[in-house]
Amino acid sequence: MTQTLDTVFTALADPTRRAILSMLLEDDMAVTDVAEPFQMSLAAISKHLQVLADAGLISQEKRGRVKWCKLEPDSLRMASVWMQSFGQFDPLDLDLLEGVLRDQDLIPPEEV
Amino acid sequence: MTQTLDTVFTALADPTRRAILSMLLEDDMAVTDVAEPFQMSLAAISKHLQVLADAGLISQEKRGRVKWCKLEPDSLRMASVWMQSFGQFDPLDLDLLEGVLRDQDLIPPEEV
DNA sequence: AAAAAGGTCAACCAATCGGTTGAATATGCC
DNA sequence: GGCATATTCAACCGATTGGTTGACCTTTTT
Repeated sequence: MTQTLDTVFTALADPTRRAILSMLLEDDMAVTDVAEPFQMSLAAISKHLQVLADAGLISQEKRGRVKWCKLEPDSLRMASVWMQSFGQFDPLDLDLLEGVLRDQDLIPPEEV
Repeated sequence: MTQTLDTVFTALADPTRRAILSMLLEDDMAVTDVAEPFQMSLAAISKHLQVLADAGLISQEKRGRVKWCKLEPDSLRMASVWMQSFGQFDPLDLDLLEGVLRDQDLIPPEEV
């Protein structure tokens, strides 16, 4: 269990990997497509995906020559629960959540 | 913001640092007392505390020659919210939370 | 004043990390 | 069969990490 918290938090600590997770939030993707928006090599992205898969944050399934990457949001549950054990904080702050989603361009900008 | 998520998740990725946070959940502690249960040097613990402080997870206040360490649970909020953006998962699973707390000896074992 | 206690600093070390490149391995297409 | 596509592997590199030790500074105690 400590080991899994290690791998999950380590995986989440890198901005490239968090960006990949955000991308996968919209749809499953092939490795090459995941790599496309980044400046780094395909091999580097492949390694990041392996770290995410080891942490259980994504799953990868090979169909033909294409390896599909799929978000596994359930794997965040344990880490989320661990964090909540420190929580005199509201587990769901809708305003803050909205801001985060907007920052990630997952929802449209606020009307002015 | 990305930078802060980096520092928070990086800080949480180390088991020693998570253990320190758990200890501070019970009460504020001096650096020496934080170090006591661990096998490593005081200097090593001092570094870990610095990482936690940089992430905003704890605050440190020096009174006399003693530096007191205090948990700052609010700093987990942003990371928690980020994680919830992936959440088709229940943000508060009480049974799971209870198990986690028990594993950390923060609440007594279940009656049998 | 001298000694003890609480912490940090600086230098060092081995291991890990995040990246690169080039070769290798499958798979799909003509 | 032969070429292009999708992905990983292996070796390498510099930077960071997690730890050590010994010296140092500050504060309290005697």
